[in-house]
Amino acid sequence: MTTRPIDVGAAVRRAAVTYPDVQESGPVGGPDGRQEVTVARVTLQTIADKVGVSRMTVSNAFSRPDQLSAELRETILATAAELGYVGPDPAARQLARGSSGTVGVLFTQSPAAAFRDPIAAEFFASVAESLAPTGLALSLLPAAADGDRLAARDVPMDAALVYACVADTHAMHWLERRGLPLVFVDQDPTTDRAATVLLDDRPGAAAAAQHVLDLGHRRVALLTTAWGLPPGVAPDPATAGVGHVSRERVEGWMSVLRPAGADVVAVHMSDNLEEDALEAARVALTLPERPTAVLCFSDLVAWAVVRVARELGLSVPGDVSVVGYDDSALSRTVTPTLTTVRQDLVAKGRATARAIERAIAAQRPGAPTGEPDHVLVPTRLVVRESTGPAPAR
Amino acid sequence: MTTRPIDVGAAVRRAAVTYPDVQESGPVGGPDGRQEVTVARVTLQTIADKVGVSRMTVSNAFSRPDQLSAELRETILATAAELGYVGPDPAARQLARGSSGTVGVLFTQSPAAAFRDPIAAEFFASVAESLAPTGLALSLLPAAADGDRLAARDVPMDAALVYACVADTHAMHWLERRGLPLVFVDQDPTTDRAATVLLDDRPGAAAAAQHVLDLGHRRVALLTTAWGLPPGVAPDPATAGVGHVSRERVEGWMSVLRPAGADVVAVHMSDNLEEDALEAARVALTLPERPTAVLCFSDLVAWAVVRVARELGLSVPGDVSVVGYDDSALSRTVTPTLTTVRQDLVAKGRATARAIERAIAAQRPGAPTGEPDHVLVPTRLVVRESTGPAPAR
DNA sequence: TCTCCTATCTGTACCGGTCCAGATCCGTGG
DNA sequence: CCACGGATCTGGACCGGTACAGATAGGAGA
Repeated sequence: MTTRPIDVGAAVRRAAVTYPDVQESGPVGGPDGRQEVTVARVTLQTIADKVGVSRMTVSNAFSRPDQLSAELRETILATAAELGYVGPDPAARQLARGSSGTVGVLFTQSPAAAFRDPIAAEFFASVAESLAPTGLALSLLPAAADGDRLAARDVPMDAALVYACVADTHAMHWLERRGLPLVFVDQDPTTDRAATVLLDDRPGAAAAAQHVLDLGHRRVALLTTAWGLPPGVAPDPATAGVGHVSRERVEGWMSVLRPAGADVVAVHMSDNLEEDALEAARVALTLPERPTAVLCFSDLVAWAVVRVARELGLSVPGDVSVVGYDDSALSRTVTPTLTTVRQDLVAKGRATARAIERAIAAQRPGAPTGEPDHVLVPTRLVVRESTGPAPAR
Repeated sequence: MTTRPIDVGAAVRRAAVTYPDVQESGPVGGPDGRQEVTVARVTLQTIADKVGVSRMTVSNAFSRPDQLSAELRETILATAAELGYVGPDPAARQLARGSSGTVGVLFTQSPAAAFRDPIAAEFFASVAESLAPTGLALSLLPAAADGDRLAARDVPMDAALVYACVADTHAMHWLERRGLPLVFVDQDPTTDRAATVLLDDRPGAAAAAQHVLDLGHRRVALLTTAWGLPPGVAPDPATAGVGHVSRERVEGWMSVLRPAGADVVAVHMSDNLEEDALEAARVALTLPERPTAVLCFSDLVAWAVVRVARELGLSVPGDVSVVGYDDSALSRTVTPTLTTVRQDLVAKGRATARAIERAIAAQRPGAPTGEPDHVLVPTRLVVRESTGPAPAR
């Protein structure tokens, strides 16, 4: 973790807004709760005119209470409530203040995947949790739209989080062009002024590979994602990974397997989805020389391997050892429980939130121009039931 | 589903923005890619001056290409690229246009829970998916903040989705006061001008109850959530539900159990969490007269009951039948697989997205003021392995 | 040749705030 | 009695666009 403590509080305080307690402000719509049909919009000026002060003073009544006397403030707030004024317009304030209180989130595989992929979901949960105290909202940006609206270009934000995206996207390019502070997670940054949060995948993958070697396995299959590529055996195990994460994991595995002279075969699958995984598992387990250990890109894939093994009458770990990745909930609920490489998603989310806060702080004029954060999140092997000694030949 | 087709496309087209393809626009920062330290900001006016046209024409070059000749537009775009102008400022545009392209999401149990609770996650995934084509971004609003920033009050949005929230919250009040179009999901609306998407829980729960009755069970436990209340046996099964969803389910169960004269006991748990569920399950299964069937608020709870039953040496469904709720992934992955009440989360998400689109459309000036949507999402019983005939006494 | 229409631009008036540099007024210390 | 500092309040400029009602000019139709 390379993060240093940072006083976000100061930024927040600066933007401080003190409103009267909402409960006391009376009903919506008018003095006696009638649902008035919006007549000419109520603005600061409306209230200023009614009270007989300048517009600025009304603004201060809401945004900088220390700038005017308590009584006058009371009068202004009362009049505002009376006129049904709900407080400074967020859009106008954004423009004037130059800050939006929003962090964009780009995730190429559609924002929906951020909820459906358990690993992504847990990560974002942690980010959301860590960011909540700052009051920043997380804005999930659809990467593309049928219409002409493009969120990455059109939504105001103070910074953006880019998670496991295809880099060469319109949305990505726009985020860059806008000059927003960016934090790349699980992905190579496309610009050097961006912060990064990366998983320390190689040692984790290496540990997994060492584990099966220690158990006596010599014929090992790698199940890797090759986003979009057709499933099948990869020509060269050493370069079978496609995409940052996949590549790192393959390199970690190979860093141990190659020197040990293990017999390695890599099987591609198109996406980290159940269907793809089952298909790839079938390919791997029906190879002429069946591997006795399978190292998988994810727990989801590992579970698919377990099920296919069963289908084929193979026992896990009796005939085949299986290692997952991520240590998702799945790895603990299925039978057998999965040996896997754990990544601390909570720490990763927290580190990301910090990186975002710091990136925003650094953006502010007059801020010391430090280097952007580069965080490496540790991984470690967790041995459970799905791995065992290689079967005697 | 009460939704009617709606032409969101029209709205999007109206707000159409046609930019030159980002790939062609040259590098960021300046004509030759240098990372220029922001000199006086480049605005429409800068370009207008340089090209020698009015600012409005430059605006049109970006936002309404049909309003000027192709050549002039080319010139303008070229000059813009040269000056490093990245396109109209989103915040300014928002203010001028009066629309933000963002939908707020309020979820009292912290935005993190939107990712962690599998049911919520799947629901939001579906909402995000259905909303993606419109280009609207989903903004997750932290309900409270330590600082003075309050997203529900300060983030510009075109509408807000309120999901299973505690109604009496500052955040909620602000959404109302702002007069935003609101869509309430799984929750009683607090205002009559809001749309609602509710689960048709009673028939589903009733079916679950009927199912165990049909299997001969006469002593039935209900495991309900009573947000925040201490765990334990509820004084009156009929009113054991706390919160909209919980209440509906209890009423559904009771609508069948009461007339049948079943012996019903309700056990409260504080929250829909694993720990609470295990505790409640222990209470239920160690009652002096042990129930032979347990109807649960969720699959998570049902699974907890299954595990506690095992701990106590009881077989499921031999000694105890267990019925879950929601038909989450869990209900299919655990052993035994769970009998449960299915809710179609994808349909629910889709209906919500529609309701949001329609609410936004209705908001636009001149739109026909129709009634807000009120959608009821169907439920149905799915019988699996966790229920069986009542044990002979 | 004259009129009218359409395609292109331009000007002005907002959109609804915030920032910052004064201007006032008042009590206080010298 | 007067300069001075702090607490209040005000004015104008600015944030960066968009909407809409003209103004202008070139070409079609009569």
